[in-house]
Amino acid sequence: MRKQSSTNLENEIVINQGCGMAYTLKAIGGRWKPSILWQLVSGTLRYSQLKAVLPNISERILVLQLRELEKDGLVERTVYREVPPKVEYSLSPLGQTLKPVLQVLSNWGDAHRPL
Amino acid sequence: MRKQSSTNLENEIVINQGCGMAYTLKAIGGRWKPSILWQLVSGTLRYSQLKAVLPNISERILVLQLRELEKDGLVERTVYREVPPKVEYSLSPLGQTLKPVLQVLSNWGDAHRPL
DNA sequence: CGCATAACTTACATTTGTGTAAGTACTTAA
DNA sequence: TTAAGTACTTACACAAATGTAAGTTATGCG
Repeated sequence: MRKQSSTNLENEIVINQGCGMAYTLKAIGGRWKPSILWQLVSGTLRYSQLKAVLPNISERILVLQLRELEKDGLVERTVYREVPPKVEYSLSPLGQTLKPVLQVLSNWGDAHRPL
Repeated sequence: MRKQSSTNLENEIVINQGCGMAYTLKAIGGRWKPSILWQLVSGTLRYSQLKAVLPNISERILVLQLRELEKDGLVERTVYREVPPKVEYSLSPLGQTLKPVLQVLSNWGDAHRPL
């Protein structure tokens, strides 16, 4: 859990309020969110499928990241009340608007990273 | 200093090698890099000027971030051998190619963040 | 000499992010 | 009655990022 107050947190809040770019980067950045979003751009995936295409992610982190993406309104979580359970993740309409953004980031990286 | 080996580090390396988007986000993301780059898009700034326009950043972090941006080839550091010393920071040619990328990120954030 | 200035360094502390391993809930099928 | 499958939780440990405060270097000026 995060601390309720710290210089670190206050700086983050001030920056994100004042700068759209920082807000965007917070929403889609981090170790695993780019990979998760990239997978979901291609279409809906079940929890177990996400786990399978991201073999090195731990379940704990996968769930944490999905929850944050959901909280920010980028990803939708659909539960099917079946046995065994089935949960699907997909980009929300807002998440869909990220597609060109992700494409720009991907293009720049592929064009300019070493090798 | 970073550890020489850890699951965390290995995951980062694998992801960045395989995904241009992750590489880009690593290069421009974090708490302060977006703000630093945003300032430099408008033109060259001295160290003391950067410190002034980013009032909450600590000197230690400012220097660390500038060094990383320099290492990734996005920012150029020019030293004037004067007394008192003068050091200017500006976007490199590679850094200039980031301008449209940063603009896209900024636009999306301004359009979609709450409030 | 002693102070001022700019641009850093250094040592240390704190906060945040990520990883490991094991356990849970639910229901159907054997 | 027990095992199997899916989607998680929980408790804990470790790694990385960020922040604080003080010190350093070099030189010209009074």
